Amino acid sequence: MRKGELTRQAILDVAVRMARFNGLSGLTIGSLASACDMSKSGLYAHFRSKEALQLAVMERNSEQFSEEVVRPALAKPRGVARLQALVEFWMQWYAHPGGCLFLAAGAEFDDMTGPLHDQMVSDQRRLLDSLARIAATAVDEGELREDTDVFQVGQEVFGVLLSYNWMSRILSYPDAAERAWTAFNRLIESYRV
Amino acid sequence: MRKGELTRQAILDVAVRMARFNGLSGLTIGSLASACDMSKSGLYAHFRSKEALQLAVMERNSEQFSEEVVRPALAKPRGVARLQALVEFWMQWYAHPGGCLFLAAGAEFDDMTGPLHDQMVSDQRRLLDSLARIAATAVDEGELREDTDVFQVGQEVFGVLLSYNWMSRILSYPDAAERAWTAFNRLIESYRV
DNA sequence: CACTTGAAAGCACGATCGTGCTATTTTCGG
DNA sequence: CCGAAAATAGCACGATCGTGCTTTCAAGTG
Repeated sequence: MRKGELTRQAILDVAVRMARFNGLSGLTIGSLASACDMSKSGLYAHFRSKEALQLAVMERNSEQFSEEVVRPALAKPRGVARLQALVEFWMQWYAHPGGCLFLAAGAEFDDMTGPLHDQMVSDQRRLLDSLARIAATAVDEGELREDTDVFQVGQEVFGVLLSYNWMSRILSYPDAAERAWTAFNRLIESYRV
Repeated sequence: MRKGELTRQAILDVAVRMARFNGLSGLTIGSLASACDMSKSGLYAHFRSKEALQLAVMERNSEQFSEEVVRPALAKPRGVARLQALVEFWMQWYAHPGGCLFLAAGAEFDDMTGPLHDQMVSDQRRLLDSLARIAATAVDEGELREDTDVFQVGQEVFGVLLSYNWMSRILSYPDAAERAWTAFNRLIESYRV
């Protein structure tokens, strides 16, 4: 039926927003239900376990990341411009109220086993692959050196992003963004042809 | 009395180890009590609220960081060698079973208010200050350029560390450490006189 | 419009959470 | 070694957790 899928998506949107604040473990069915103006059991029926709900939330979060970060970056011309756009949208992504759900999930499930851990890892791998793939277009376009290790670039750019997130979100350093761009530019320069 | 303080410390050591896995919110008094072979109320009497317990755990964690990371680095000669040692010990710190409690706490309390948030932020600030201060010794020794912004260095080095932690702990990339050192060395070279 | 099917609510369950109060045991100073 | 004080255990409380079962209400189909 159609109505069910509709409210299911509405629930997931609320759930993603809530999970950004307290993580996927902190996401509770009771509080989610009241945030959706539903009964616990009414909401619960859409997902038949908490784990299934959490998996659906992670999936929805990944979709939003693709829509808000990856896709807009792919609209830019291949090369350093695209990589820079990716970083820019990624930094905006980190500014979501409550922060980044990927980072929260990573901290929560790093040492666990099970579907949630596996899903988190594969999501995270996709993110890093996107990064490396876009860096590779800069090599293809002749902007970065031929022998560039794009995974090395990926790890370093990701470091710039993580550090920016930490400095701005937790430490509230006002020049975190400026310093992140300084770091990014130096990084790119050192790989330029 | 003396016995009380002794078991209190023993409890905190267990608590720190447990909190690395499930965070400070995931740390529960019941499970901690049974891990210490104590009754819930017996343990609870040492800290008179869960928040006080969590604060004590954070404090104990900071002490351990100083002992295992900062102090050993300070034993090295001032300059790049000391900075490099700091990074090395810091990377070993991340290898603790369950991961880094600072990072977990940061993800948990970033958007909260209250003593736990404040304690977490000030702990984190001290970490970054240590980093910048040690980088400053490299400037003093004439190894890095006079006009070096040591907080910029701090943010970038911290990025290398965070990225390493993510790649090795969550993504299990085997060459994460090697890439981290590559990044660190390029970073330092770009600041050398 | 009836009928079937799905969506939502109501209610109850066992478990566990943090937190008090009251005993009981252990420690330690005189 | 004895009495005071501290450390620990026992027990109970209200609240909330995830999860089922049953019933009511709405939606879509013939």
